Amino acid sequence: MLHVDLDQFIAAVEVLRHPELAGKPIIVGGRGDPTERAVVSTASYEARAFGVGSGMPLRIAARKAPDAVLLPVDADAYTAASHDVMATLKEQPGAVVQVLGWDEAFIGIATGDPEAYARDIQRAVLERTRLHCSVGIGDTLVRAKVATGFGKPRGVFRLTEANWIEVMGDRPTIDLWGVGAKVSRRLAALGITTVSELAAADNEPLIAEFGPKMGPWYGQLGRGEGAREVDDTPWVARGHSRETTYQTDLVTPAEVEEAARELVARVQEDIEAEARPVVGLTLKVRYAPFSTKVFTKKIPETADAGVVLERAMELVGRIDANRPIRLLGFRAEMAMPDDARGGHTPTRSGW
DNA sequence: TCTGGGGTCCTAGGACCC
DNA sequence: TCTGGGGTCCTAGGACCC
Repeated sequence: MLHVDLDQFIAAVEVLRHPELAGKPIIVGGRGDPTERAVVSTASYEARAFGVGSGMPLRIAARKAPDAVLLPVDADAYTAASHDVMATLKEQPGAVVQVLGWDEAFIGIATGDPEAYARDIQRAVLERTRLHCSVGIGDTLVRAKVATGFGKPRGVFRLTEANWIEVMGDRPTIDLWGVGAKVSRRLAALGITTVSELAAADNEPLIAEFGPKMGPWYGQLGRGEGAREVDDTPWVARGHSRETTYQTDLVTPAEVEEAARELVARVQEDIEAEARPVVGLTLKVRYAPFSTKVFTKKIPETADAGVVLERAMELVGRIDANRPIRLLGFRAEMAMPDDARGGHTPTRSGW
């Protein structure tokens, strides 16, 4: 299968609208105001040369690349561009397309020459959208996904059982898709620092550290193993959430109540659009500066909107209004539609 | 340096039941 | 008095991804 990933997608879409920005350092994030609490969504390659990267506070990014152009996030524009890209992929002969996000997809395809197919895809996407992409080829989803990184930018790379260890073996475990800072540190405490070591690790210590499911999964990840089929079953959201980081911390109980009500109302709009019963609520609170607390509550499927609101406000009542609040988040989990229950729906990509 | 917003899935522990 | 074994449900928290 193949994995397709657009190069610096958000920055590239901005350059299409503002051709004069081509070749310049571009940082897209928040409202484009470096004095606000916000982070970088995407930096162009020119901005990355200054050490700017995704997830970095905008304020820091602007300091590292003082001459960079700062732009606000325009989600509608990226969604539209993404639709064009995905439509192009779905038009490819024999392609089974599993969309991962704005700028990524797996493609299942039977072909004797995947490199040629990959080049065809790059050409088609470029012609239709004027956007460049990189393509990974692999015999599992994990290997295809990791391969794309070696193809960037605008390239093609193949990773299979045959060259996985040769290419990935000496790399740190954090380079794997699904291993982050915390897990790589816990692996290191078990004496596992490289992909080769993880690939060869016994299951028992992994299970003892990470549990019966995640333990064996990390071992598989080290070997590049996992799903071998691309699944284009339409994705069904399990829930919707809204969260806001306030530019100035909320301090009075009235402020908190007002802000919480607004979030709840926004989530209610999202779920009403889908007409599926709410089965659970989660309220997230970040007390300044960074201590986060979560309250959850199950809801009977039969509850009407009034009951849901009542339960939501019960959760709001548990906030400690004597502490300054930096962030509030509210999430509603919905019942899955009957045709998705019991049957399989795509879960975490590649898992 | 000081950390967005929208998601998914897993684990642990307590309550409760048989 | 001291205490099994298994199951389910719920809550809270953790980790990762784009």
